Amino acid sequence: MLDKMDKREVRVRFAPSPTGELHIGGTRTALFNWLFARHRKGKFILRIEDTDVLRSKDDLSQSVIESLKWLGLDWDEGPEAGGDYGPYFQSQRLQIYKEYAHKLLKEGRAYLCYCTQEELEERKREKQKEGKPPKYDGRCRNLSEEKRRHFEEEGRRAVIRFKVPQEGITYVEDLLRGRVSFENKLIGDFVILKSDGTPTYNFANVIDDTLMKITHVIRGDDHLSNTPRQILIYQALSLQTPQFAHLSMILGKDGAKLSKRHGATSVSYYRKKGYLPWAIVNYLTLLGWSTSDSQQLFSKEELIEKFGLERVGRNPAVFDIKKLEWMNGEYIRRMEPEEVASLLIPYLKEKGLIKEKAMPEERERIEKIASIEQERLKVLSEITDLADFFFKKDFVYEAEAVEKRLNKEYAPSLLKEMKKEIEELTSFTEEELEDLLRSLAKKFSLSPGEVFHPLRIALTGRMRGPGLFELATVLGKEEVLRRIDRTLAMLKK
RNA sequence: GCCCCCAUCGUCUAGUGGUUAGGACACCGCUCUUUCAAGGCGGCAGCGGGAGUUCAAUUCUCCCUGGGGGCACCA
Repeated sequence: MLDKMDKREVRVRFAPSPTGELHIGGTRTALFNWLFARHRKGKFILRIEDTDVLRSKDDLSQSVIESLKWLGLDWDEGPEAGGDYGPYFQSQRLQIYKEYAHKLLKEGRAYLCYCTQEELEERKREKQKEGKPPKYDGRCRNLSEEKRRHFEEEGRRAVIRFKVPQEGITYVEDLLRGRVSFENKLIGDFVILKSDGTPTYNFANVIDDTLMKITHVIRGDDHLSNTPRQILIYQALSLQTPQFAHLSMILGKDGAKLSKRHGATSVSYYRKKGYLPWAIVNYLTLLGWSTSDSQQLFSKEELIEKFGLERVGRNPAVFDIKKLEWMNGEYIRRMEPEEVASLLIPYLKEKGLIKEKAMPEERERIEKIASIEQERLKVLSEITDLADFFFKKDFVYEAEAVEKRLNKEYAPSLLKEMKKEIEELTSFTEEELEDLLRSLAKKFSLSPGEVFHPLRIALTGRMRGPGLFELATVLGKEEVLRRIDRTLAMLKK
């Protein structure tokens, strides 16, 4: 039987509900599905679970779709991709769910329930007070025709509940956790079709996974205890169950399931901050999956080749932004400067450091800046703090820098001499500038550092930064002279 | 309350019935260097507790503890 499963084309899905932006946790689920599909040369399907009319938003569907695309997790069937098993929005499949629900109704595997939400709420509270499990008591299971008519006349709208067998055990065969058993009697009759005609998660999932021929359901651990309910539906409908694999959760620093209260959890936030899509993908893969060696960085091809459920761990993982940052920096450093420059431009524009329309020669300059700053960047957005002095002629001098490196007896005369000699330079290259400064140090009987530092402050206003000669040549001779003048003027005050 | 899952450095993890318990991030030194960053070298740090099985348990079993998840007309 397993062999038969293996020969079938693998079809997996990611089924987000558009009640928020794409979340880090959801992303990891999507990613493992995607990797599994790509590794097995199967299909990755995107299905939007927007049956909760109140909470689902169209623009959030769009935002989730955008984020997935940006991450490079492409799908073979779903919104924008089409496919033979659509529609891929659950809100467009309501008729299908209704039919299956009524089939169960007709076969006596489900029944109409007229309890109102208030009544249910009330009874649940009582149960909990008595220390009993808060499951549905099944009171509408055997409603008399008379009672039913009475409720209808009252104007009550019924839901359809699934009749859960009150004996026996349901086993979940999980690829990651082995056989997990659940006692049926602990599961209450649950709603499969709400009074507004929309299906509940457990029901819609089973129907869609069946109709979309899903072979492997890879999802979060939080669904493990839902799985017996779903299996019961599969059985009632005589459908074949897919293989299940329940991934453990991603946790915040405090060990609780990662959520908004841990700060930024949406992919779009990390995108704005300047994390590279592949860094996020690579990092998230390592949250729960590993190789037997200690490799950390993987190319897309490598990951697809190596990924497998066999090496997915069972323990929950804490999301560690520090490691993501490191990895992001690692990938930024591996990029070509031209590419880095392109990614940096939006941030520079946003801060008004460059004009909306970047001139070609400006573009060239930004590439140089990118090449000398890229090893310092952990996230792209840092560029505006790191390199603003390249663009601002009126930058502020750091108090500490002035105090420690500029408030020296020799500083004004040194800078004046420096200016004079730079003016005489016929070509302004890194080598020439360095030679000039080193011989200047000798002339003034100073250490090279004592000459370099004041110039660094004069040119950037700060103590730390890229190589002095590199940054000076990017600024250009004229601007360097101007900045020395400005510093001299400042020192006079 | 009930059910389910999980448990190796601070974090992500590798690993085995007998290992100096390995790597990565973070952190701390040293080094390179005009500063920062990057790099190189080195360091700190871990098998939650208790029984049992065994010549031997981090590894197998049970219990406890701890953490997480679920028990909706949310997904």
